[in-house]
Amino acid sequence: MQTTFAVKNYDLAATLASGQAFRWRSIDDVWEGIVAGRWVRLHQQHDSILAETVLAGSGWQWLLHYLQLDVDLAAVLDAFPKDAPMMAAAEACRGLRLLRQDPWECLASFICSSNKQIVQIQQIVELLCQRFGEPVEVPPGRELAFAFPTIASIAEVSESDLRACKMGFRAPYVLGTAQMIGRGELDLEKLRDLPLAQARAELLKFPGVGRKIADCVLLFAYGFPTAFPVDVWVMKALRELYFPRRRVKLKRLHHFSETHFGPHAGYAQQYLFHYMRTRKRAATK
DNA sequence: AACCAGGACACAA
DNA sequence: TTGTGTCATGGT
Repeated sequence: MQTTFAVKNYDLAATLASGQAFRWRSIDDVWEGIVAGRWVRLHQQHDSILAETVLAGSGWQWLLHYLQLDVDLAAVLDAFPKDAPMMAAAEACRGLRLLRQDPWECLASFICSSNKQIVQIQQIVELLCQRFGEPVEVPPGRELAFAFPTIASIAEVSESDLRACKMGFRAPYVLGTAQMIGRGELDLEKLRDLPLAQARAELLKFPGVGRKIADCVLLFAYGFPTAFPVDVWVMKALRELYFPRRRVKLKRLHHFSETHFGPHAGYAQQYLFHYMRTRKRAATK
């Protein structure tokens, strides 16, 4: 079962590899991943994305939503501040998008992300899925693939089971979070209806979740447009591009992020993040 | 071979 | 409140 989506100003490769989701693998610009429990293969050709999956009859809404194909990117970019750093980032990251992910997968993945490189996060998440995820249907002859583990399936494993997935000191955090949700202490679906600050306060109750990881989940899963995760890269971007040769504290950077980047600050953050990472990579080669 | 990674946390001052 | 050491693992 396959279809084609017309897209404009969409860079699929940059989007899937920009550190928001960790389960995509590519071979020759063909991307394979699991979305909403479904195996998917994506391939971009100019102004279209070819999508292929195995389950018939369930439509494509789940994928449209995940890829956020209805977002008017021109309107988003137009809301960016017209300063030199932001214009440079927008120019360098044409077509970069924000995905809309499942809250639990996003939360658990980013708990595993703390003080880890993206390649290592990918490895941890993959091990987690192979060990505790349900197998999903794949095309004939293809190697097995697994869904992201459910909250309940993680809540009942042991800490050492999780440490076997190479997540180290993050294991009790993932376990504790799954157990809190499993006990009903906190409902991830309820967060959708809350204002940003309240939703963030709820996420901060989970072990291993601080301001940065909370903002990642708020932006990448719940779609709060002004959530602005400040990691080491974004901090570097803000300091170098907006506060050169000044020692600016994180607290002030948060205030700056809330007042300077407008109604789509979260998108601006992703552009700065990707801009810094790709710029450095180009400079060192 | 040191240094660092899409940080969070306990503890000190 | 703000600053510092620690945590587990592996890439660069």
